[in-house]
Amino acid sequence: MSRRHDLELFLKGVDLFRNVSAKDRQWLASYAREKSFTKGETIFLEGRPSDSVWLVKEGRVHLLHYLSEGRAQTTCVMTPGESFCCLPTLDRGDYPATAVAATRASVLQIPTRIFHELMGKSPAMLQDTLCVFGSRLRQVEAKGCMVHDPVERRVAQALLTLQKKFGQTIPLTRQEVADLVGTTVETVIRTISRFQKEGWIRSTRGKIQLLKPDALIQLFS
Amino acid sequence: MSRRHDLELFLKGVDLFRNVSAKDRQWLASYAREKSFTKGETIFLEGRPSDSVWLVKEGRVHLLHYLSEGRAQTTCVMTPGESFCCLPTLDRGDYPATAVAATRASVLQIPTRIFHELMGKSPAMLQDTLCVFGSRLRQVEAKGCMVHDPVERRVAQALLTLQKKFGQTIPLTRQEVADLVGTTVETVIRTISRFQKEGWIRSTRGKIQLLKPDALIQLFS
DNA sequence: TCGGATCTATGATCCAGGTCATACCCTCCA
DNA sequence: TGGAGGGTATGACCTGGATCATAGATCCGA
Repeated sequence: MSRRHDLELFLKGVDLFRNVSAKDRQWLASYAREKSFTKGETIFLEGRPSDSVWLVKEGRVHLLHYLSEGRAQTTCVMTPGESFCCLPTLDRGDYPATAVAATRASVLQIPTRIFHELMGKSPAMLQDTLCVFGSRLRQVEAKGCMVHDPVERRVAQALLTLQKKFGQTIPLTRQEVADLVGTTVETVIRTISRFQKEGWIRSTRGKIQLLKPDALIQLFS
Repeated sequence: MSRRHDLELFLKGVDLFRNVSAKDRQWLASYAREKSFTKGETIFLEGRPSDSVWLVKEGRVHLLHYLSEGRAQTTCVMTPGESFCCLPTLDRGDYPATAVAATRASVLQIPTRIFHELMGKSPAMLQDTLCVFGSRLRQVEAKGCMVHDPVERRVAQALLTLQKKFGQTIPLTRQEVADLVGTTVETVIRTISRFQKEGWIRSTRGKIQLLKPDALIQLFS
């Protein structure tokens, strides 16, 4: 099993490229560069000029904005198969957020030029890109609407969203959840403890297990 | 001066269509439908299927999300020449927000189909659309980052942003500013009063005049 | 296997800003 | 021309959640 073959196989499973022909995918693979990062390493910084599209191959990558004094606001948690920061590829602007490897991770870097050529060739892929892009915008707007909800709801919402990515067991620390919902560790710890007392979730160090998602959904009615 | 000619002239000044040929613009004009709304009227509702792109021709249009019990979160203030809700046109989804006329307003409705044909014909226009779209995403993300700032800063930021649209004198009520920054009228009134006492702004009923924008900018350093 | 770092937990305190109540003023229009 | 509704203003009060402090538990590297 060659490295190259492995790469093509991975690309085949990526949503963004499902409408790309086998031949083009092969061509694409020849330009993709694989990079590895250790936990906590920065992949790129907000505001820097962009010349690549990125894909998560293994591990977990967070997009975030640094706020004042060490605080961070995480805007997106990316898992294998997801692309990130294609925005600059479309509007030729800078990176809109910082990307950090939240675990040991390997990512693929694809030159903007290659991506553009691919979109030019295939209207279907252009459409797919726009949809990924659109769902990102919708997601960000939806999040913007809940910022004034009480913390309990925001935590519940975050857990439900993460459930879609990770299944029943969510591998995030309370600090990471806090950065994601825009609050402090202490508050997340208290909230999670309450959920646990209710029997809705079970949690161990670095893991949160949803036992009764429906109870969390109930918080919104 | 015919109604039709007036329309074409207006379209010529719209950023989105600056790369469209005179002929195509004429064709576009023949499909655009003008609609008038009185202050407070709803143009379309969040969640409804979309089949049009919209342009503000006269007046002021707000995009917003209704929250619980009468509260509203305004996400965008649109002035003449701006397009809104092209997102569903790209990803074929529903309206991501509600649009209401904040003043008596006239808007242009352009069928999605026509817009698509135009993009298909002109790569330059496709690129322009993506840029408009991208700047919207960037704007929403930027806003998402400041939600945890103190209200004073958010009001200042909102005023500075509005200044870019309206110039020195901003024609919004305190209630409208409150909906925009995600707080209450009372808090905006107190904040604005403070700014006024400092001599940074001057305000009358329904108007806010920025006297020293630099002082507001200073709040961020 | 030890020691530091990271994660989780819990109590005490504080305050920005939401909520409620009241009042005045301006504008519109019946 | 007067009355109703909307915009502005201000005080009193209350609370969700941030902040600070402390400590046990678990993990990991040397």
